[in-house]
Amino acid sequence: MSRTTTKPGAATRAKVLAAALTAIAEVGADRVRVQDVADRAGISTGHVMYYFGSRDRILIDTLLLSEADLTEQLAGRIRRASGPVEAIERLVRIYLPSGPHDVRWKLWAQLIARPPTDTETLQQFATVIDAWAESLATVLAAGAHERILTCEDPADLAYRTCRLMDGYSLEVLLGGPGRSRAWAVRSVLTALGREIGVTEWRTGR
Amino acid sequence: MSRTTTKPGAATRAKVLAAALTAIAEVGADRVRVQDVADRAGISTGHVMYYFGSRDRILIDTLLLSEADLTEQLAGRIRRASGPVEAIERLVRIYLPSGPHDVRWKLWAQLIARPPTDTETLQQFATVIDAWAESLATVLAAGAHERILTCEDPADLAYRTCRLMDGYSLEVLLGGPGRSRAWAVRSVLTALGREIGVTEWRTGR
Amino acid sequence: MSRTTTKPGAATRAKVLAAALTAIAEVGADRVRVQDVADRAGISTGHVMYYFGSRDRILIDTLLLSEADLTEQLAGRIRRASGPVEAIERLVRIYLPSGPHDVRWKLWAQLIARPPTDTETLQQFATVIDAWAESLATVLAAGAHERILTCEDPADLAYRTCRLMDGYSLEVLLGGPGRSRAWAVRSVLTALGREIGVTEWRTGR
Amino acid sequence: MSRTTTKPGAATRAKVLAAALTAIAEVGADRVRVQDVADRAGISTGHVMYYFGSRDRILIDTLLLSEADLTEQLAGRIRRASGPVEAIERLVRIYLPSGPHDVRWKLWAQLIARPPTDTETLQQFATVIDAWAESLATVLAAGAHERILTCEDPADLAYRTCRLMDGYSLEVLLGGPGRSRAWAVRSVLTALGREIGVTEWRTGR
DNA sequence: TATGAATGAGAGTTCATTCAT
DNA sequence: GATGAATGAACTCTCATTCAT
Repeated sequence: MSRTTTKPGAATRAKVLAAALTAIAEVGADRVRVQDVADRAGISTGHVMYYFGSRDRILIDTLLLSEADLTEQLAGRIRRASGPVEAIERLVRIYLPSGPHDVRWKLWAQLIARPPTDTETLQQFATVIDAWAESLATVLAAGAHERILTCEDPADLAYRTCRLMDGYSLEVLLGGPGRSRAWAVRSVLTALGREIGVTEWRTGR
Repeated sequence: MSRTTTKPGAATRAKVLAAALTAIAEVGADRVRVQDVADRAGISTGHVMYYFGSRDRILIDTLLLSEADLTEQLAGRIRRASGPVEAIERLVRIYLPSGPHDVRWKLWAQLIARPPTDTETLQQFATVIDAWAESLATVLAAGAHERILTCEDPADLAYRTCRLMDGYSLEVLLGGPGRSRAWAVRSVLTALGREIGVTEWRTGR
Repeated sequence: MSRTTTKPGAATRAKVLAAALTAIAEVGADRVRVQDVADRAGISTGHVMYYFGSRDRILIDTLLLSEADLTEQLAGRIRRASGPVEAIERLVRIYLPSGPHDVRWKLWAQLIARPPTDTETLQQFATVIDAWAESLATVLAAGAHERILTCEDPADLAYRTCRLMDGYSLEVLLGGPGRSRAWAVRSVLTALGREIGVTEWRTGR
Repeated sequence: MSRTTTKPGAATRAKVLAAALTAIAEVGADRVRVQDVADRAGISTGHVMYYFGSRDRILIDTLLLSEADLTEQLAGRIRRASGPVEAIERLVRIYLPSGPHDVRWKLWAQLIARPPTDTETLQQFATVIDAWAESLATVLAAGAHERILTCEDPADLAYRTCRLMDGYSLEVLLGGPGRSRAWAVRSVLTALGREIGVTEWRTGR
């Protein structure tokens, strides 16, 4: 029953971010021009700049939006999972890039190649990164508590697993021979499974 | 027994690559212009292009050179290590970025952000990536053989460890709060140590 | 005895002009943006435009204000001068730019570089320009009348002297080597002094 | 018999400067775009920038060229003058703007509105400015020597006269009512004539 | 009056790349 | 091999100005 008072302009902002997401998917995070975003948002580049101040800021905010969306998705999918094991698998599948052109990962690649320098943004990134580990830690802990899996230090394992997924993600992004998403998913699940004593993973997409 | 006759121009090529390395260190892999490289090599941009064909190719070849140099260094350092454990640690320390501005890693970041599309280059990358894993696998196997450490599948562990290091490297590159090289080194060694039953690492730089 | 009822909005107009003066002093007449003025006036750019219609008009009106202020100052200073000679010197000192960044002169430079086309504004400028000559003519005439100086045609000499000061002012604005305000003051006073038979000028700032 | 070896590219440079002169005449010094210059030179804007580095530099170099051209013209015209008095008049006529849109003066106005900051350029400007005074001083001295006119300190009078002409030029540029070129010429010649005892000036254009 | 969202044209500058010499 | 003139496309960012509210 709460009244959500959104700032005026928030709608336009959201529209621009959505447009950015589309534009990046179509043009590529490295290639995308402010014009591409403006075109898709149906406004002028000047107006886009009015809202975001710089092209880089568009990329950053788009990534943060993308992450926020995924976090929400993640919550839902974990909730609907039949149990911790499936939840873990789902998280892994959501985390890893859908392929060499995964938008979210392309954005990460872009921002790692030219990282922002302001502490605030870096802090936001750190929060996002840590959030994934915490989500994973939570399901690991749940699984351990239910005796479905073994895990002494969920937080530690979760963090390491995220870093491992990062490493595999790079390979997928780079697009080397044999480095498919399926390979990455399989590799990560196998490695993680060994640590927590789970060998049977539901095969999803 | 005559010395290998290197192609004419190989000297210039080498000079340019060395110049590129310097230029990237000074200007940054994302910012570096062909001009920057040409200046430092003491030749014209036209001539640089004559040798490399494209700016991207300069970055790629510089990375490959950088990797080759490191491989050589690595071999020496492993040879001079007191044993497998020290060898492993040395490899980890060499692999991880020296900091947020590590040239080799900046190049990787650049190339992951805009990956080459030609199979040949991707194959070269894969070879480089695999070489690290193989080096690590070798010392792991040696350690296992000497009963200094436990490791059932050196190749698998080595590969996974490289991916883990990649993940930690991204964090260092991104420069988030607390994500220092030292933190990465410590994290990786701890994780690896737990798997192979090694807790004592020589503290080097 | 009621105070003159000024138009509503006159207060805001005055506030904006004062803000413009500050903004130009800080940012420079060539660089100043409408936003700079709006910020300092504490209102929106839209509102500034509502009052002035165009950026150029802000500059013009600011110049006119600046001139009006100076005219007022001038009157006071001349009145408080010990005599015509001191009065003349004071006028010269007020007229010449305080340095290469003198706001009033920077505005003149700006408007000469891109002169308005409407006759009305040009007429206003002419009035301002003539007013200086008239002020100078008045004190010259007074001095001649008191036999303190010689001047056959005060109006003519005054006008020429103003043009001479303009010429020296340009040099000061341009900031060439040795073209300081002090040099300009000295040069003008010497030249004028020779014509009216005055060699001793009070040394002020 | 000397061999004039012009640098390669000097031809293009000259072509661009000539184009700039035309462009400024047509578009105005304040309005002229790099594109305008490039179009008229028949080359790309990139190439224009390759030669001049910045739009401002184009304006500066065009002014310097314009001044050099005028200096050359001046020399010829003075030489062909029937005597010092005509020479002086010719100089004055050349110096003063041809009207409110005189290219050379528009350039000066532009550069005074946003003066360069590098000492070298300012020094060049000072040299140009002084050269005019010196030319005038020379003819004044010649006239004095021939007893055609009276002038105790030619250098001083020449410099002051140049500043006076600057002042009148501003008025012409500004385009106020009655401030025509003819008025300026007349005013300056009258004032100068009074000082040197010359009342009869040849009436040219 | 007052706002601030929205515009849209502009414009300088950069730079990889090409190519005649 | 080597140069450097020449290209030309790209692209961000700026900013005065407008206008609905």
